[in-house]
Amino acid sequence: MHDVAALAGVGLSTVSRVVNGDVKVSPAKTLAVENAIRELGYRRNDSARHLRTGAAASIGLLIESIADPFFSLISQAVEEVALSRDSLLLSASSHQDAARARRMVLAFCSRRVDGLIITPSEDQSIDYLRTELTAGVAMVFIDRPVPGLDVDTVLTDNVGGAMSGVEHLIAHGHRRIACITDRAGLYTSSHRIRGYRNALAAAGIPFDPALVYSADDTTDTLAGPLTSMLDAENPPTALFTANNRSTIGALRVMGGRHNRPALVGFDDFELADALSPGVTVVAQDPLAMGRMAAELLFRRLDRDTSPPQTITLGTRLITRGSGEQRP
Amino acid sequence: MHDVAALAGVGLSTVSRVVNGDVKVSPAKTLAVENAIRELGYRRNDSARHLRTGAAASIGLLIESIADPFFSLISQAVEEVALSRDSLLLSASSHQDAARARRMVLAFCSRRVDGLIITPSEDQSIDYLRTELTAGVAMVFIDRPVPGLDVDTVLTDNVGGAMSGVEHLIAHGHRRIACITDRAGLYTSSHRIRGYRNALAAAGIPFDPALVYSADDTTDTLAGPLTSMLDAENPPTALFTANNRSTIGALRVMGGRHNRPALVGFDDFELADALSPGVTVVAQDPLAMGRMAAELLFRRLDRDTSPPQTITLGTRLITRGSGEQRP
DNA sequence: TTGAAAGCGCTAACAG
DNA sequence: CTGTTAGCGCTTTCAA
Repeated sequence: MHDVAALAGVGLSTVSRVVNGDVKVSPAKTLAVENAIRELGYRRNDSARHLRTGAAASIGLLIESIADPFFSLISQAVEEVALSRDSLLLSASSHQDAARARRMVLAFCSRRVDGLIITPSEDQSIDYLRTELTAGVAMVFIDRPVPGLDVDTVLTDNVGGAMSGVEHLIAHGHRRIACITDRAGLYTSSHRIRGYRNALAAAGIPFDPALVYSADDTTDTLAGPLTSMLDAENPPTALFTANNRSTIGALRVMGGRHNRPALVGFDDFELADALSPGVTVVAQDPLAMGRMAAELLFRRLDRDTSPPQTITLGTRLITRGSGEQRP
Repeated sequence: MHDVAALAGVGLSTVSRVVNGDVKVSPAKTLAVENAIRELGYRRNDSARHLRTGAAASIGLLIESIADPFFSLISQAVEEVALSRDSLLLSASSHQDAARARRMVLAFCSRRVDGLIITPSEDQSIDYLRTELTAGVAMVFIDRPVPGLDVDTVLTDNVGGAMSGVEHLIAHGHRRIACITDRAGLYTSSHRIRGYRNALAAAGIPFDPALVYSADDTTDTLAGPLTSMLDAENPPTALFTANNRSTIGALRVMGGRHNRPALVGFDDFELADALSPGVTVVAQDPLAMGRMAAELLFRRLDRDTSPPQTITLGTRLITRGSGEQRP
């Protein structure tokens, strides 16, 4: 910048003004500066700019795993909003590791990002979040709330969505409906299980704990338990899989079986329509979730001080055949 | 930091030393500083640190689309390597938009990231990349090379992979094999088409242009052309789909048809094994690509000045049934 | 072992 | 309209 000013024969501030598109610069000097910039291959150092202005023009996104389509769609939506606001995206995956989540959030904060969008981990203290929050860092939670922290949050209607899926099965004559989830303690799983139970209760179907299976790592461990459930004396005639990975895991297990039970899965996935029968799902809208979270965040960065809000997005039942099979 | 120093009754440099784990600080002062830090909720400003030291501790990743599983796996691998090097990841998607790609790369450069991993756009000048390169920015290209720029690059063996897929079809008795791609001009597509032609030639099968279809946007436009190709007088008995999206598009189109042709797709995808028949694919290894690109980059950041290298990763034919169907 | 001071590249008063 | 100047928060000689 110093060199540019020297070459153009102007002061530092004139260079700064030209770079930032300030109008009050004479055309002659503007031109001289632009030429010098081109000549020297100058590019503004945003790090220094950030230090001076306090605006990082970047936000941090912490999700569970970028390899999960649900989260990569959220990520895409956040990126679009950030782009439209000339903000860059720092992103990280926690992989359900609370220590890692903490580390990444603190790293973002050290960078002084303008704000944070976080899928909170559930298995550890979130004191550090409270610290940052009181330090004035803008934050939006997505997919799960954090108990005790009153912060903007974007959620899916897990209970209602699960209910609609299970009701669909019940409407098609099923009364023995199994529920497959990953870790039952997780926010989304527990809410979807609640929706499942609500739907059963509303239909006067007794809850049978033997029909609920929760795993730590669905992909690896689902095969055994699910097989024995299906081979049991009084097997379920339908399955409600409470998340993406459970649905796909169940499809794998059932691939080799005849007499497959009906299936409704929570969360849509690619090729759900190309399987036969097509897989009926309770679809979330990850793009909308990401977009709303980002918009909420930028609204805060624009000094909106209204009370924190929680947005709950509805789900959509997409019927493709697998849930319509009668027992 | 100033406040911390005051509260602890030490100088600025002592605070700096404690924060950075410098050993030459007396235990008493170390303790005092640590307490002050905790009390004040101090956190080092990495932006200022960056300005002073010149090390951003972050890298930029530009891919085509984070919503594409191929790229999200690359992204995941890059993130892991970055994490292990205490580096943050700035990420952006170009969506095949050269102007957007340019904008994001320049934004990364303005942030003075330590290095860049880029899936280059093919449809516009890359002069700006040359500029940054000569300015000394470390760079690795992934998935496609940039003609005229001698830079570290990680590629898939597109020609060899496509050949192996088509050879598989030929080995199962097919002689009329269609090739479906997205834009034929793209680097990967053109190489895979070359592999397709090589395999035909090696088997003495004449090349029929009527059996090659290239689209701009596979998902939307594949249905019509593919249907008419399959309904033509002398239809193909097998399909080679040269990328992920073409494979999935073709599966959708063929879903409603009886007498489906055999199929081999380039690039693996989730549930390829759950369809019936399972979809035989030429699998790439996006995780390895991302890992190698990131390792290459960090090696450069560690001042490795050996000549730029191009790493070409082999493919793996995964047979699941769809390619083994005889005509 | 410690502190004072210079300065990374930039912006924003402020004075002209 | 333009240049000078004072920092933003940090690290790093350099002396003490």
